[in-house]
Amino acid sequence: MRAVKSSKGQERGDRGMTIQDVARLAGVSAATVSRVLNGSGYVGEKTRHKVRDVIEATGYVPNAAARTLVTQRTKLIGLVFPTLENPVYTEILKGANDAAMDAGYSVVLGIVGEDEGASHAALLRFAALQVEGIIASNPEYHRRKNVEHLTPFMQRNAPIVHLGEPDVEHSIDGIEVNDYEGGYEVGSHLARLGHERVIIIGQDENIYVARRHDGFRTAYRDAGLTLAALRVEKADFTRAGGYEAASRIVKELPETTAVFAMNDIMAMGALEAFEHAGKAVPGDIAVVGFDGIQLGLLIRPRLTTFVIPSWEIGHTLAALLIDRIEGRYSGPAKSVIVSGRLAIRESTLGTRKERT
Amino acid sequence: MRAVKSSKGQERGDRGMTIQDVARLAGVSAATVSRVLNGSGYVGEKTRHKVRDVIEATGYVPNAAARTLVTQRTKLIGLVFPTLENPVYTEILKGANDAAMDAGYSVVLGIVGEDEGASHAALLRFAALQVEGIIASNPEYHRRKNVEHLTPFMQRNAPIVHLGEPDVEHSIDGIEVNDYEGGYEVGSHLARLGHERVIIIGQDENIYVARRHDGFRTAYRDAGLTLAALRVEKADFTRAGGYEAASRIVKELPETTAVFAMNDIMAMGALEAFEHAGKAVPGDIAVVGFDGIQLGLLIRPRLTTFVIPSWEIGHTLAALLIDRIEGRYSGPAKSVIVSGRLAIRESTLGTRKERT
DNA sequence: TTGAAAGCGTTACCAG
DNA sequence: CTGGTAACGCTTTCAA
Repeated sequence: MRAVKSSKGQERGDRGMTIQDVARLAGVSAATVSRVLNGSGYVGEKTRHKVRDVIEATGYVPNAAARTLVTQRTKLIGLVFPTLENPVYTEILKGANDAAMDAGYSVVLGIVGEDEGASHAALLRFAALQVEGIIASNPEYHRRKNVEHLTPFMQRNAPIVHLGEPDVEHSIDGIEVNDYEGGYEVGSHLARLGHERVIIIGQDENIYVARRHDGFRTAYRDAGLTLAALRVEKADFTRAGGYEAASRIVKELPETTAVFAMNDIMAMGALEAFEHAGKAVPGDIAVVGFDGIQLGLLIRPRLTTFVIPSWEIGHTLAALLIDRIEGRYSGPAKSVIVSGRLAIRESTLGTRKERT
Repeated sequence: MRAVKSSKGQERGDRGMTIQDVARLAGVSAATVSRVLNGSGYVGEKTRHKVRDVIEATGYVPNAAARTLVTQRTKLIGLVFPTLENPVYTEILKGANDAAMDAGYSVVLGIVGEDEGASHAALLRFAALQVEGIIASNPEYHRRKNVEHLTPFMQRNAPIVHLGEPDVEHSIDGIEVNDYEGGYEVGSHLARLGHERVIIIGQDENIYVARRHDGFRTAYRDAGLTLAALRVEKADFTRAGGYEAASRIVKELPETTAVFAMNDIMAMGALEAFEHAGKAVPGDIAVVGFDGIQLGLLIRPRLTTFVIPSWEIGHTLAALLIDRIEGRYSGPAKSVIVSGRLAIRESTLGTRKERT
């Protein structure tokens, strides 16, 4: 009934070859070809070989769209990140991509900036593409806004994992670094060094910033040291943000002896600002970062920072997601907390060998 | 005939809602819904509104797989990169993604390392997904191997653009930096400084390395200076590769006064090696990089480097591809050559203010 | 201006 | 062990 034989054979316009073509060439039915393709059902040795040969010879590749339509599967994962400016995101992305590819999934990119519209558009697109799950890391999320955007689009209620806290209500698994621990480690280090006036560069509203803040204070308490001053200097989570915050500190709070930036790139910005201001690090002021990007080892002084396992985080993110997609887990929202470790380097210790 | 009404209404198991559901809810036919969805054909004012309302209310999102099956379009672009380790790739990726998203396309990731198998798998996957085009940057390609892998998979002969040289035979557009110019600029800079023993860190077989080499030599000739020595020290294009090469140089060719690394991360590695060996940069030896990643401004000494417009390169890559996809261009392989500019910084000039 | 129906390439069920 | 056929959700003639 279908004019399937109308074409001469291998070629149908500029469309690729179909399972029908393969079937015809192998002298079997499409159903059979499908079986050898998917290794499902019984297929005779000889038939299987014949089909395999034709596939090999023609370079036939099954059409994912058609397959999706019937199986409802795409093996696609959507990734929503605000930016790749911060290398830590690149590392996480890499981890996620590695895990995904190993499991036969592909990652579709959604780098959306801080723009609500772009994020919305990406999510819509993902929904249309029938991605089977979403990896999200949206700063907005922390402000409790974007979950609402996230869920409605997942019509086949595709699972979501979040780089950050889990969301029990919506069964969104979360994986995050142990922020309290991080703050604590940094705190005891700085306490040990006797710093009494320190400033956190970041944003207090962030739940994880708050937790680091917490750990930090506790470390001081445990160390029996009192902080003459501890405040949060608000800044964008970018290098420029760190630079500006540090500049303000130089001007307005010159008695500060240490700053704790909430990520490494802000710390780098701060380092620059101090350099420009003629402040020696760590001589005049100590600097600590968070994340442990490679970069911290290349600059001088090397950056003391709380190193998080970024690749593993990305890998876990994808692994958790795929566990849900493939039904290996379907319980309540999981919360994975990974540990980091403090890397003590010159920006707080300062052999200052290069300075004399 | 189809038991489409069997479900109660909005919900059909965990499948999303379909165009049929919308049609039924709006009291029109699927065809009409399709028309308002795509703005094709005539639709009455009232009808259009009714349909729009239902779509809005239900949050219906059309199924891309089904649409693809009939339109043969996916608005998907496959991206094959060897790594994201080098920040320059991240910047290019960002440029490509931005251009793609603006044009309504999504990028599917294929970070494949140096592994032939992974690359092959990614390409197969892309073919299955019916990506409409491919952005490739495969080192293998330079060795004239992978084009063969690339083309057969593109059954609908999806266009390919290459980060590197074009391929006239296969109509693969190429965009690359003006390597000759880069080499020349670096050459004249180093010549002006009077360096007569310099080593290129990289690989001579690379066509672009060869071109930089060329430009470099010419610059010296034009400057009327003779090089007492110029050779290429083989190295992996990684930080470790740069480190090792530089270490070898320190040991075996201590009279060298300048090195020209073929990318910034190798230059960083070299910087580290020299630091460990107690060689002052630029006092004992000058270092020049290539790419102009941000990082070069954060380290001390700041890295002199040939800055390429990475974001723009990525953007152009995607733009060229989309031009072909949408039929705005279908001529022979284009070759886009972009210029860079030499950023002269402390690793060659050396105020050396931090050293005394 | 709208609807009916065919068809896109695949899988899955049911006979045989 | 194999083939026929319906169905997946959508777009696109073709009629009305």
